Amino acid sequence: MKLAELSERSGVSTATIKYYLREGLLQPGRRVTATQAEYGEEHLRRLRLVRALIQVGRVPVSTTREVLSALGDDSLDQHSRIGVAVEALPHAPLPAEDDPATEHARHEVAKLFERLDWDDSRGSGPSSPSYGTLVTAVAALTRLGYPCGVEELLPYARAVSQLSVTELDLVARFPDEERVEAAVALTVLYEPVLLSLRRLAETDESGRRFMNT
Amino acid sequence: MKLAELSERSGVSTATIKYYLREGLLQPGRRVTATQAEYGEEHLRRLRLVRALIQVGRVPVSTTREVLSALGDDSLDQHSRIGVAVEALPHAPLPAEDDPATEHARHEVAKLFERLDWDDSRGSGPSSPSYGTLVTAVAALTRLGYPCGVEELLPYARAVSQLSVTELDLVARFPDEERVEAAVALTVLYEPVLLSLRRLAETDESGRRFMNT
DNA sequence: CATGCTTAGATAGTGCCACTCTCCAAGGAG
DNA sequence: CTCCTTGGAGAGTGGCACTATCTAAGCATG
Repeated sequence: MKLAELSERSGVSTATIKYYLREGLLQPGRRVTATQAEYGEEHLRRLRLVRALIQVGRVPVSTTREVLSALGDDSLDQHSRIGVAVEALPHAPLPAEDDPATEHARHEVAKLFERLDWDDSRGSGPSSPSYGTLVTAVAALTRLGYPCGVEELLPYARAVSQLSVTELDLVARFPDEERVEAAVALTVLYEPVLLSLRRLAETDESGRRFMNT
Repeated sequence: MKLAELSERSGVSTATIKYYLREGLLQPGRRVTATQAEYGEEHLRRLRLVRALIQVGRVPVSTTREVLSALGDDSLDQHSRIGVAVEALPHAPLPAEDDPATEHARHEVAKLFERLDWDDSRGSGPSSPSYGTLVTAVAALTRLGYPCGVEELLPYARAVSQLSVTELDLVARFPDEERVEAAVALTVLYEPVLLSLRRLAETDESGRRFMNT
């Protein structure tokens, strides 16, 4: 398959594919002559993954490269590869220190972890970027006067815990070589699914309550 | 309160506050002299909201202006104001037409709506941006060969439905003038909460299963 | 009341990002 | 043989969120 056909079948312009090649998001094709290269199905698949991460998952190009390189890092076990890839994803800014709202947020999040029995040693401790994002968001809500303590967080946490069990069941069904990619793809690409479903559910519920008021 | 003090108390640089004033995200202060203006507590509150939407909620500046203007649009009822604000938020690109994966995604999402008994007339129909985002994301997952039909979507939808009931209970407790702002702030600022909790839950679950494999 | 710091407001500039354009030399097709 | 296409590389583009600079006008202090 030539560049032009890869572009055709993926719906990505040749200029953009060349850009991804330069950025190292795609392996170069097998060079046939000085001015021609051959691409295979695996290039198409990788390109679709890259596009989905960037366009649907809103992952920046440079981050996508890091995520992809974690997928193939044979020196790590599967859990660590997933962890490295997820840590590379974009996160909210780190919590502001010396701030009473942040103080309060940290406290509530710590209580939440205790109640859920989540284990810091598996990579979800206070130093992980997701933990930081959570504290930042809770602090922002607190500063604005919206309630956001353990009691409010618990239902969210219980819901996502349940969902993640189902999701990892699905991941576990993939063979070893595909498992890490599946975990990362599902993590990233189910995010817009979850958010859009939430917005739709809220719109529906808001209509039930506040239409014509 | 002078600009300098507003900056001090909000942690936002004076240059950035001036930028937000220019962009119409903040009302100008009460002009005291030709070179001085006075800001009040409501400016501080609004600034904190703007900052939270932009930094924590990742809402672009120009979008933030649209969202804020919907909050104060007295010609609409509460449900519509919330709807307009949420529609202004960033969404994934519209689904690609003439694509089998999109076709399939549309079909599955339609089945989902049927099962949930969500009502298109309340603003969550196929023409809403969130609906488009959902279809785009499901299509991307489908193209990559990950299962994403009604059966997979239902648990997510049921979970967010439940959460949105709790959330709207909270919103309903606010007085009329604050209700729309509360709804929008909670919609946007709970998104990072939900996503970071999900990533933490998945990390925890992945550790239980795949550590040292 | 002179001197120097601060302020509001406007204009232009910066750095980053995700492409996109232009060009070139080498192939291949009719 | 001629013309079109290809892969590769560098420069250019447009958008975004600030940030820096400048100016004229106050205020504050000795």
